[in-house]
Amino acid sequence: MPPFSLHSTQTSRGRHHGHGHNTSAGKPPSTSSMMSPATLSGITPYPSSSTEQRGDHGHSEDKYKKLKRKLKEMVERNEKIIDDLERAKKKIRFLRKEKDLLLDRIDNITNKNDSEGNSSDDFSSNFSGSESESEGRSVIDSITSRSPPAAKRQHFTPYPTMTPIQPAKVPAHKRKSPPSSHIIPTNTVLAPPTSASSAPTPSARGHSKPKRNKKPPIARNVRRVQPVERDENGNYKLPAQVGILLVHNLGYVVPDRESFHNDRYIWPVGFTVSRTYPSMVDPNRNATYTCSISDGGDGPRFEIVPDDAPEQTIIANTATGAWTAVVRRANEVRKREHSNSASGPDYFGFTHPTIAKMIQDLEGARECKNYVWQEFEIMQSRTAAGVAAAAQKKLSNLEKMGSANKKPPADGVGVGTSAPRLTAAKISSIPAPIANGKHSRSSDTKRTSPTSSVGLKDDEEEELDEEDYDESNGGRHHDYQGHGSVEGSLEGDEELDEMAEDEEDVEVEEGMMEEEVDEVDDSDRENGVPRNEESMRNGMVTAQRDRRIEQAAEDSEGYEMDDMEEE
DNA sequence: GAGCGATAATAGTTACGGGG
DNA sequence: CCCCGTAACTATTATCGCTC
Repeated sequence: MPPFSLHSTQTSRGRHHGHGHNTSAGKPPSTSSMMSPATLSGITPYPSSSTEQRGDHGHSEDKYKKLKRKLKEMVERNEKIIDDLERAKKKIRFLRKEKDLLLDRIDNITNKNDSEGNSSDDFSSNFSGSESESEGRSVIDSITSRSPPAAKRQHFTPYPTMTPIQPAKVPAHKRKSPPSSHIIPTNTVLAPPTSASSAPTPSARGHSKPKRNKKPPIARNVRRVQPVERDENGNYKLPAQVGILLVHNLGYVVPDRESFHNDRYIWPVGFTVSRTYPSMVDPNRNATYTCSISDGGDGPRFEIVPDDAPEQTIIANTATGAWTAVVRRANEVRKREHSNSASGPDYFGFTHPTIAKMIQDLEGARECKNYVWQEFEIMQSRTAAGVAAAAQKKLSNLEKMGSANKKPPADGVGVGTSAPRLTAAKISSIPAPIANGKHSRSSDTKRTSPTSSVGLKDDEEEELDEEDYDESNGGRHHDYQGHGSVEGSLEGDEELDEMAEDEEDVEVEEGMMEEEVDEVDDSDRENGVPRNEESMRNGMVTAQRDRRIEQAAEDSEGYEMDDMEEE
C-alpha cells in the first residue's frame, strides 16, 4: 500500500477515533497504550468479554473502543515502520549505487583519463541539496564528466533483447483496458509500462522512433525555475508550492530500472504532489487530488487519490492514464463534453520546470541513462514574484471557477473584455476543419488585427460572449463558490475496516456514453438549444473570425457562416 | 493490414503580474 | 497600456501495440 493511501486511511481513522471518544476523553490513559501488537493480536473479537458482555453493554463498548484505539496505534506504528523501511531501502540503494559507481570509476581511471571539467558547476549547484550525498558527490561528479552527452546517449538503444525486466509480451488483457476506462483496479497486477503502450519507457522508446519528432528532444533551452527554499542541509523545503501544485515529497530516483525514467522525465518512487481539480463525485465542488508514484515492480505506478472520494483511488501505469480517468469522470459528473484528454506529465507536474529541476536534483538522476539532462536557471526574483503571484491567482481561479484559466466574473457584469472568452474546449467541439484552423494567438490577433473591421461579427461576438459567460462561466462560478467548507463526505462516520479495503478498490465502472443524455439535459436547460451545439457555434464564430482576420479573403468564410446559421 | 485504444508531445488559448 | 514571460488547460496529432 502506498504511503499516502495509508496515511489517508489513517487520518480518517484518526478523525473517527476522535469522534467516537469525546465522552471518554477524561478517562485515564489506561494500560492500552502499553499493549503490544502481540497482546492485541491475542485478543479475539469480543473475547474474554463473553462473560461480561452479556451482563454489561458498557463494558463491551469500552473494549470495542479500546480495540479501536489500539488499531489506530498499530496503524500509526505500521506507517512509521513503512517509512523507516522506505528510508532504509533508499539508503541501501544509494550505497549500492555508490559502490557500483566507485568500481566504475576505478575502471574508468585505469582506462582513460579524459574526464575533466565539465558542467561540474551546474552539477554542484544541483546537488548541493541532497542529503546523504555529500559523500556521493564526487562519485556522481565523475559520472557527469564521463557520461556521454545526453543527446547521444539517447540513441544508444539502451535496452533490447537483454533487458531482464521486460516481459516478453504483455498479455492482451492487460494491454487492453475496459472500453471507456483505463483505470486499473488496485488488486490487479499491473501491466508493466513496458512494451505495452502505456509507458514512455525508455525501452519502448529506445528502439523506436519518438512519438513526435518535430522537435528533437535534445535541443532544449535553458528552462527558468522558481527559487525554492532549501533547508540548512540544502534540501528542498517541503511541502513546496509550485504553481498550483503542492509538492509533498520528491521521492527517490530508481536509476537501475529503465522504466522509471525516459528521455524527458524521471519518475521517482514516492513522488507526491497534490492539486485542486474538479471533483469526480460532486459537480459542485473541487477536490484535492494527491498524485503519487509508487513502485509497481516493473515500472512506476501512478496513483491519484481524491480527498473527497478516497475509495475512488485511480491507479494506472502512466500519468496520462491516471489523469485521463480523473478528467473523464469529472467531465461526466458535470456533463461536459470535453475531450477528456489530459496531459499526465503536465498534471503530475513533470513538465513544470521547477518540479523537473527538483527531480533532476535528486541523487541518482544522473544515472538515468536515457534521461536527457536539462539545464535550468533560477529566474530573476522579480519574474519569480510575478509568476508566483500569477500562480496564486490561478489557484484561486481554480478553486472558484474550477479552472485556473477562468476568471471569476467581475462584480459589474458588463466586463466586455474580462468576460471569459470561448474556451479551447468549446472551440474544439467544432468540426475538424475549423478547429484545425490553428489560428494564431487570439490575444495577438486582438492586438494586431482590425477587429472592428468585421462590425457584424463584433456584435455577434458580444452576444455570444455574454451567453457564454452566463451559462457556462457564471453558472460554474455559482457552482464553485462558497464550497470551501468540508462538509459531509467521509467525515468520521464510516466503519474502520471498510476504508482500507475501499481505498484499494478502484471501482469505476464507466457508464455508457452520456452524450445523448447530455444533449437532452442541456436542451432542457437552454431554450431548445443544446449547450454543446451552442458552444459549437460560439467556437465557430471565434475561430472563424480569427481565421478571417488572418486570411482576409477566403470564400470559406461565407460558406461556414452559412453552415453555422443552418444549425 | 486496417482499425482501435492508449499515450505523450505539441499547439493553441486564456490568464496573470511585472516592467518599460 | 503594451509587451514579455510564465502557467494552466484543452484539443489535436503522431506513434505504438494489440485485436480481428
